[in-house]
Amino acid sequence: MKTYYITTPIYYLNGVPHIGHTYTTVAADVMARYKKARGYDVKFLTGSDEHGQKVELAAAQAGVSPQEFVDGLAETFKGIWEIMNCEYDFYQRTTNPEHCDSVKKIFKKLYDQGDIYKGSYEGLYCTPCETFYTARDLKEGNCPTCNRKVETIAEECYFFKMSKYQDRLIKHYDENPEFLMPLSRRNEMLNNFIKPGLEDLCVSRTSFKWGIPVEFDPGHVIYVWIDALPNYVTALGFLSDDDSLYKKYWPADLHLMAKEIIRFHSIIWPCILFALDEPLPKQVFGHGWLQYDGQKMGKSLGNAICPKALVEEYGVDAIRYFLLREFTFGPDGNFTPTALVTRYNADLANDLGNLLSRTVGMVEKYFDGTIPEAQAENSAIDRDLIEMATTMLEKVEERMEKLAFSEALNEIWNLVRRANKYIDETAPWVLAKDESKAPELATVLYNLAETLRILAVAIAPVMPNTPAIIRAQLNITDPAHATWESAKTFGLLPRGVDVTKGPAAFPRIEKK
RNA sequence: CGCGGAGUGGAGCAGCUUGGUAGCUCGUCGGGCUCAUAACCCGAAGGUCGUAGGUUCAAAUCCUGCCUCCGCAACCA
Repeated sequence: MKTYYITTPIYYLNGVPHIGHTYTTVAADVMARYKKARGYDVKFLTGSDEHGQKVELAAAQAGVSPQEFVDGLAETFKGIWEIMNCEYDFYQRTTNPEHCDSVKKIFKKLYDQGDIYKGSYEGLYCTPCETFYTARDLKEGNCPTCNRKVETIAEECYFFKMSKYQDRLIKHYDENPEFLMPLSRRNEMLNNFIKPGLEDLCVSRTSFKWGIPVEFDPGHVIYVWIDALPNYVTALGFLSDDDSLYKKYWPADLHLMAKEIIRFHSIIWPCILFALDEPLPKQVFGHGWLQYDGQKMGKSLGNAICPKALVEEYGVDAIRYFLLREFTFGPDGNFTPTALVTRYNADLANDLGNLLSRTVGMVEKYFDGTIPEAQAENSAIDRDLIEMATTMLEKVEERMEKLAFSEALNEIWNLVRRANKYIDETAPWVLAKDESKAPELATVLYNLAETLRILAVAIAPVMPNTPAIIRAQLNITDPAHATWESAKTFGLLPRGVDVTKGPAAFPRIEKK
């Protein structure tokens, strides 16, 4: 069976998750579910990055140990993924002992082979910001963040010979045009960072303790690059006693993330893998950020959207749908409450929810809940609907492979809209007035029910809960009628369908 | 010349890599229908595709200059 390994970043645990974390993880979950539906052997990794100075400080402020601090937050994140219906296979934590063990081995291996060496990092340091800057970073000689004076200080640390792998990295980009997507990001990385020259990277710190120690040199802890990035392989048991998962699933098919960390995943991480002589992930995809009402979203601005509250108000499927349908996956998107309500009403309540409602309603009204077995031949109108229903999934696949979630959903909704139009064209309420038209009426309602069966399959990766609602109303119980491939064939739903109307799947929201 | 992104009918966006009738959703106006969650269906109005040039038989799409907005610059998804 073909494998598919997809990852989100491991999120840094210095605050509660917001809609942005959710955006990335939901997108990854949708891909994972989609690939599973298509028969791949899928592994989906997420996790948390739990070391570093900021965690150390935040824990101190909270009056707990760093470990207690991250334990709490890791649970918070897991809780959000449960709420968002994200079904990961692995949750890797950088405080996980097995992870720490593998990281130590990686560090030692690179040191032993000469790719990590001890040196002195001399840099311009802003004490209040606790950050090093390069001369280029400075604004009029001062800290670009706080505009205060910086001082030159030296810190002993270990360096990773990243410069050594520059040519190999450029070659990899040349030979693998889709290694970094979208294309605009690729240009940005090549022009901005890779071609100007890679500098050796400082991969240890002595300024804090909360991290994985450098075993052969007490006082140094391994900095985030070697600590966090390898989580993608340590989660699979890389350099552990049992690396069977690693052998099976690496290289990853897709590292999914937001744009601010593309640089680390498309430059530093590949160089580390080069040094380890391990294959690179097949693709790194960096999507844009969600703004809120045109403004940057963030803790400092106090406008970060809490996913939990949204789900409580609109339902998890609706939020997942909105995130992937409203925004083009790649550029930044603008999240507004109005857009959410508009999208919900138009697509979910009016189009899909109402389609189910009117279809089931008519079967109950005209045939007492059972579509008769005896049916007429399909007319030209019928065949047009059927043609669209049977080819829809191929178009969805084409879009999904490119991570064009919004376009994929649009393909599905073209069918939803077509089905609503079909009702108008066939006018079942007219057929119902003439008893001799009963077979035609039965045909129309069967075709609608079957279209809904197909739709239920197509939306499942994005909306994991809704298919069950549709199937319950259409009385679809055979798992064979819920598979991805089954949605490419029209007419699998048994004749003589018994239906049961339920409450509205997506009740309309009155605008506030 | 630090780098990158964006500027398309009232709003929000797609299209630009591989030039060739400007597309989608929402909104507005008119009509139809009544099975349905006052939902659905049809039609219409509305765009010098930021701007000035260039290449071309042909440019939203390629090239150059300019204007405006936004983001990044060692870890905010």
